[in-house]
Amino acid sequence: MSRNNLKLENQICHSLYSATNALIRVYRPLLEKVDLTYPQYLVMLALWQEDQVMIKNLVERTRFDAGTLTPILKRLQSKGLIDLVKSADDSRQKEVTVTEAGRVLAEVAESIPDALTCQIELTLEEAVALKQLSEKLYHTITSVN
Amino acid sequence: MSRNNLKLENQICHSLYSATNALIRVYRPLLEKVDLTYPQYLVMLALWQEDQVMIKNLVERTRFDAGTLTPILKRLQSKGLIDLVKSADDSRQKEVTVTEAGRVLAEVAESIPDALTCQIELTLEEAVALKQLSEKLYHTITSVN
DNA sequence: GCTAAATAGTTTGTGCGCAAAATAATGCGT
DNA sequence: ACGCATTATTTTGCGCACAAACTATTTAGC
Repeated sequence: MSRNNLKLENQICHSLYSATNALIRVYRPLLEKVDLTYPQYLVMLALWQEDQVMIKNLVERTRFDAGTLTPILKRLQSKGLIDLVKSADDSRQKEVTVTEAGRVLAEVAESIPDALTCQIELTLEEAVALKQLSEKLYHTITSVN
Repeated sequence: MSRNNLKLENQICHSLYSATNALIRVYRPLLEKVDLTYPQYLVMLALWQEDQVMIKNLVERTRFDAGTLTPILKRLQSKGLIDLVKSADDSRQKEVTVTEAGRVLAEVAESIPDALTCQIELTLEEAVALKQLSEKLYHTITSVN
């Protein structure tokens, strides 16, 4: 059994890894139209749902490392899509707000998910199953603290 | 319907993305013992299965971009785990060979997959399903050429 | 045989991904 | 009030990830 331990094709992570990278490559040309990278898009998705939140809140919802989020937010700010303001209550924190330009971008971005769905040839059931299993994996891993 | 388009929790890719990153974070401390990053480990897995292959062959099997692979191979070479030799037949190509040290490392690495399995709390069926769905996604995406 | 196209691999530049250390502000115990 | 642990965010450093441009070599067409 141990003989198969080191076989590449037995690696779940390799499949997940290459599928994720491939999927992001599909997003790239679609996201070019709104001049966003996939991580930047994820942050904007989170903010379009709820903004005027602290960075800490975005760390939770986007699941990005804080050290990863800081430069992403800076780029979104320099593109004029968000504002970053020090909190009055607790000046360690910063409040993130979507600008008018950022809100307008949401309308353009509306078409992206459908455009993507057309390109990945999974049935709805497969897509749901893949998402649920990924979620379960994520949660079992991150709750082992 | 279109109202839900931009909801973060409807993004399969976000689930895949964060699950993959979380899984690689679990690998990190295990791989530290063999002084490899996860991508380096993937390349070594491929080579332990079959070496004396051209870089082109590794691009296919590991699914890495050639531009990503070049620096990874350089690092593995500088660690003394592989040799890179220009092919006699076709001097555009380079043959990759595992060194004695690289072969010894495989024995140490033997225990990693089991150590990992203990930390991800998925049933075997779930793991298999997740892998198969990821593979299907990868193949449908990459065959659309 | 010579040129043009194809192929194998490298380089360059930008943007993550993340551990670890640093910075800065708040809260807590006494 | 005072020091000390805690919390929020940033910085640093290294290693991918990948498009695009580049180099070097081989193959094909004619």
